[in-house]
Amino acid sequence: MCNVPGVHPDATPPTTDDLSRMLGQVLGDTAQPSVLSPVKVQSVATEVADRLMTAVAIGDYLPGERLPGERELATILDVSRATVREAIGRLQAVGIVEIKRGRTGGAYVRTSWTEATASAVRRTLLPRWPELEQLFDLRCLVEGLVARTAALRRTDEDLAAMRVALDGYAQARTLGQEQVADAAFHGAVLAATGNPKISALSRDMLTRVSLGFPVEPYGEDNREDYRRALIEHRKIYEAIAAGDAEQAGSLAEEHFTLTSDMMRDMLERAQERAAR
Amino acid sequence: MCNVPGVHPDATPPTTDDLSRMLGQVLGDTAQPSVLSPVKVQSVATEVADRLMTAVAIGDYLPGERLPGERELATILDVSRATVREAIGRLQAVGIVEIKRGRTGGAYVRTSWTEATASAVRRTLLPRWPELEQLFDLRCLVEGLVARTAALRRTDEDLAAMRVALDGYAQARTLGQEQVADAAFHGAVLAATGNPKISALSRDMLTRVSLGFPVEPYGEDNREDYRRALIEHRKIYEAIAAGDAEQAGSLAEEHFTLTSDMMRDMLERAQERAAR
DNA sequence: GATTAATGGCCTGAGCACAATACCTTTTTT
DNA sequence: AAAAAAGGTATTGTGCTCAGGCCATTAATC
Repeated sequence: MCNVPGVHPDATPPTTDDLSRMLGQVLGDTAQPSVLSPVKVQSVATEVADRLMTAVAIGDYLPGERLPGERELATILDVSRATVREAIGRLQAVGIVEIKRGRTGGAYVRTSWTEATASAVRRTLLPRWPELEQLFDLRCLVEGLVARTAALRRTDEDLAAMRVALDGYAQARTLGQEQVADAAFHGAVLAATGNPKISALSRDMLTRVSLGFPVEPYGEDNREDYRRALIEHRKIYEAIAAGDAEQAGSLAEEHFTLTSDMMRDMLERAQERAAR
Repeated sequence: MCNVPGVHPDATPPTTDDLSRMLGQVLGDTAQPSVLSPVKVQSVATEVADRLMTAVAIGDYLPGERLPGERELATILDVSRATVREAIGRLQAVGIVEIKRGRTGGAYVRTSWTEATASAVRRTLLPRWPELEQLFDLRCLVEGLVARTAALRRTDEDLAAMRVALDGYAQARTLGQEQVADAAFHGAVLAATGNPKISALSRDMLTRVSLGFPVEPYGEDNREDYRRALIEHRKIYEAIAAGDAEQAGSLAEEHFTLTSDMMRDMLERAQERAAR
């Protein structure tokens, strides 16, 4: 189940009937309207960095694999090579990739975390933790919605795709294969919603939650998480196949709590290292 | 109920057991990873224009009211006055506001639509209609999720705020009062989710759906829509108060279909005008 | 071992969006 | 008539982005 993030700010019970005043409280019109907060648009470099981080996080590029070259990425993303370089530089700075030069050079996804990554976690995540809790919660809710919608709209072809992904999961022998199968299952569920915008929302949530750290899916060394994920995926599949939206939604919400828990563990480990 | 937007693209039933090939299909890895599509970031002016349009759409500034001055907006949004001017210029171009000069000058929200607005609708909305259908669908789903979550998490204070908004709705005599009460109710439901990020998502959906046209909430001349909305709001409130997440979600999904229907009507009218 | 190819690293110049600032024009208020 | 407050306009500087070329490094190839 998703965890409610914040506490309710105040809550003196309503004792007056002054309607407009309470409407004002509800709307929050004492200050400026909520949409009129300071504007800050993302730079192209930031956007590219976010996308590359997401690509790594969702397993498009597995540990040890090489990202496309700078010139190729510039063509694909339709940006200049300088911008791609800046984005890759950020990935390198937080330890997501390491750069090799020469003929077979490029940005290679790191297999394990470095001290640079751990300190980046401390610097980046700690101040934003309350916000992250809200994002985790929202992600659980959104993924629950995805599963619920998929249960209502899935076709037989969608179910077939999910079964294929589950088979791949069961047969997977390497971490890479498991990661691919995991992404395949989630992709199949998203496709079953019949609405590409939902997929975009789900991906956006992942981007904002992962912050580029390869925490998804599941830990690096223990396969226990993967077994648990397989079991949960099977249950979710059965609920979707049965058209049981409620069951599918509840299971998915619970399933994605895994990510949240892992992030908490990771942060605690990072704090412990910092204390030493 | 939400309308499923697209048709499923292909769907030849799966006849092969070639696992990796089907996984590839599911992942879509024949082309580049989905996150690596061309990048396009929006300008500051566009962001400001979107926000102002949203502010008008959600009733922060009612018809006849004046937006903050250019210098004030520049301070609030932390952008230059030139950028604010460009954004306001766009609102003027599509007929959302009209500009007055002199001491009491400023950008005033127009009371009714102009021909400029209608043609802007034709130019802007028609090419994007398929995408809009998907966004309408997603908005229904998101608002359903909001209501469902609110039903599970609401406090007594949240319920009190909703009741106040409903009372305001019933007592409203002008369109402006109805609009305020409408926004207040939605705001109270959002607050009841206990997660500010959900509010942000809901607002974002509104921004993308409304495209800045003051189509929300409901038509300009007939109060029938408002009566229907009040009845539906009452039902939603009762479901939330009862903690019936399913009922609340279904009702909210249905409720927000209203916006979608109105957009369709509006577009048809715009097309009729264009044909004359 | 020399050559070649593919890659990242680096630099320059141009273009553009934006910010900051000053000043002008219009309209209302005093 | 003067002052005040608002929008309208013009100028200048800065930072981001792009395009292109060249260099340094490494591995594959001859």
